Amino acid sequence: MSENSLSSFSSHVDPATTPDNVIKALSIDNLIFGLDHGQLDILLIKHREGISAGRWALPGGWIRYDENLRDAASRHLLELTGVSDLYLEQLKTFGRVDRFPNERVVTVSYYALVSAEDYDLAAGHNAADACWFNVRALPELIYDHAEIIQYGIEQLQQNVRRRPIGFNLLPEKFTLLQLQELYESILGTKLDKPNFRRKIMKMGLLASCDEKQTGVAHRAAKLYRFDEQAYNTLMEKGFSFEI
Amino acid sequence: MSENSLSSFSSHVDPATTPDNVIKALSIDNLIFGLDHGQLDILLIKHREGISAGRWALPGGWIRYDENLRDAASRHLLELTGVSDLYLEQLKTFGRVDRFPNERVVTVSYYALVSAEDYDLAAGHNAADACWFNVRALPELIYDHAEIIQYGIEQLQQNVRRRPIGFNLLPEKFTLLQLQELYESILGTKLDKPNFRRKIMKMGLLASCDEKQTGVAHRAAKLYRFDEQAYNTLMEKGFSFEI
DNA sequence: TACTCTTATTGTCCTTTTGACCACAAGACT
DNA sequence: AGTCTTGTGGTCAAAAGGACAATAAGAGTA
Repeated sequence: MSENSLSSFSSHVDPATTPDNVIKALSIDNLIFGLDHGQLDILLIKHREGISAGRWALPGGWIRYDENLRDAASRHLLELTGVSDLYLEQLKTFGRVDRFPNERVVTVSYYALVSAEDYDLAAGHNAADACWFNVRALPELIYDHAEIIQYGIEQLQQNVRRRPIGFNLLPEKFTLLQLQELYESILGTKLDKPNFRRKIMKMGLLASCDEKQTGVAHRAAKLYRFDEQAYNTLMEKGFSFEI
Repeated sequence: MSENSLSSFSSHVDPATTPDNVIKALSIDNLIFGLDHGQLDILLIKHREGISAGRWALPGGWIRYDENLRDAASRHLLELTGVSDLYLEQLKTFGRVDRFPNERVVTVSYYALVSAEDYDLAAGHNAADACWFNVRALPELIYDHAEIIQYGIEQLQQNVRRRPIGFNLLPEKFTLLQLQELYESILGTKLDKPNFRRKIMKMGLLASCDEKQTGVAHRAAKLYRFDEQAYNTLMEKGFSFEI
C-alpha cells in the first residue's frame, strides 16, 4: 500500500519512472473536497522529489491497462485517504500540450466529496504530506493544477445546486442549519433561514432521525438524513432538485 | 485533406495503423448535432473496413503530440464537415477497459452544434459516408458509441436550458417560433407560445433584425439574432440564463 | 427559580414568476 | 371578401420566492 502510494505520488514528478502496466501519457487527478467549520477545503499533497519538490499538487496517478478510469480514480483515492465509497464524479479532461514538462500527459480529473466523519481520516491516513487547504487560500501549485481546481470549484458550485450531492460533505445525520451553511459556504451567498428550511423540507428528501443535537449550548435542532429512496422515487416522477 | 479524412475514419477500425505522431491509446470522438425540420440530428459516418464495416460510428480520430485536445476535435470537425468555428464543448472521457476491441483506447468526446446554414454542407462536404440521423432513430453503432450519444443528448438537454447555446443550431436570423420549436424538440416538451415569447424577450438577449420572414404563406414573423454583447454585459451582472 | 442568551421553528405578507387560456392582428392565398 | 395560419398582446389565478416579525425551546448563569 505504502509503495503504491509513493509511486502514485512520484508519478507526476518523474514520468520517466512510469511503470509498465499503465497507460502512457494519461493520468488521473483527484479533487478531494471536504467541509471543515463551514469552509470548503481541498486535499493536496506535497511533492518531495524533482524540480517540483516543495510545491503542492492534486493527488493522482496512472491508470492501469486493465482498469476503468473511474476505478483508477477510486483506487488512488483509497490509497491516499484510506476511505472508499466516496462520492466521485468525472470533472473534465485537461490536455494542453505544454501542461506537463517535457512529456505529453493528458489528465482525466475527478472530484470527490468527503463526509465530515471521514474528514480527519482523509488527511491523516497516509504518512505522505497530505493537507487540507481552504479553497480560497491555496498554495502554489504545480503544472495546471490551479486551473483544474478553479474549474472544479465552479462545477461544484453548479452541481451542488442542481443535484443533491451536498449531503456527501456532511455527517450522516445533520441539522438544517448545517445544510444551509454548506450551501452558503460553497456558493458564497447568504440565505434566509426560515425560507431555506421550508424549501428543503417541501422537497421531501429529508427523513427525520427522531433525534436531536447534543452538546450544544442552546436549543437543540432536529437531526435529519438524506432519504435516498425518496429521492429515487421522486426522480422517476420527474422531480428536479434545485437550490 | 482527403487523405487526412480517410486516415481519421479508418483510425478507429484498425488501430494497428496508428500513425507515429499521435498519442497512443487516446482518441477524440465528436458528437455533431444539427437541427432539421425541427428534429435533432446527429452526424455519423459509416465504417468501410475491418470487422465493423457497414456499421455506423461517431466521427473522430487521433490526437497529435503537438496539438491541444480541443484543437484535435476542431481539426477532425473541419476535415469532416468543411465547417470551422462551430460551437464546441468537451463532453466526457470514456475509458472502459473493454470499450475498444483488442486495445486499450480512451476517448475524449466533444459535442458540436451546427447551424442551419451549415447543415447541408456538413454532411455533404466529404465524399465519405457521412449522414445525419435523427437522434431518436439511430442505426447500430460500433463500440460504446451508443452510450456516448445517449450521454451527450442528456447533457445537451441540460446545457441548452442553462446556457444560451441553442442559437448555434439556428440560422443567424431566426423567429421566436423557430427558437421555441428548437427547445421543444431537444427537450421533448410542448411550450406555450405567448409565455415562451415573453420569457425570452424579457431576458434581453435577442436583438431585432428589423426584418421579417419572407416566402411564408402566412403572416411573417419578425427576425431576431442572439445579442452576444448583451449577454456578456448581463453575465457580468450575475445574470443566469434558464429556460 | 428567574433570567439571559442563542438557535430552532412557525407565521405572515407582499412581490415575482409561472402557466393556462382568450382574443385580436397580420398577412398570404383562394 | 373570405379563410387559413401564425404572430402578438392581454388577463387571471396559482405557485414560488423573499423579507421579516414572532414565538418556542433549551442550556447556562445568577
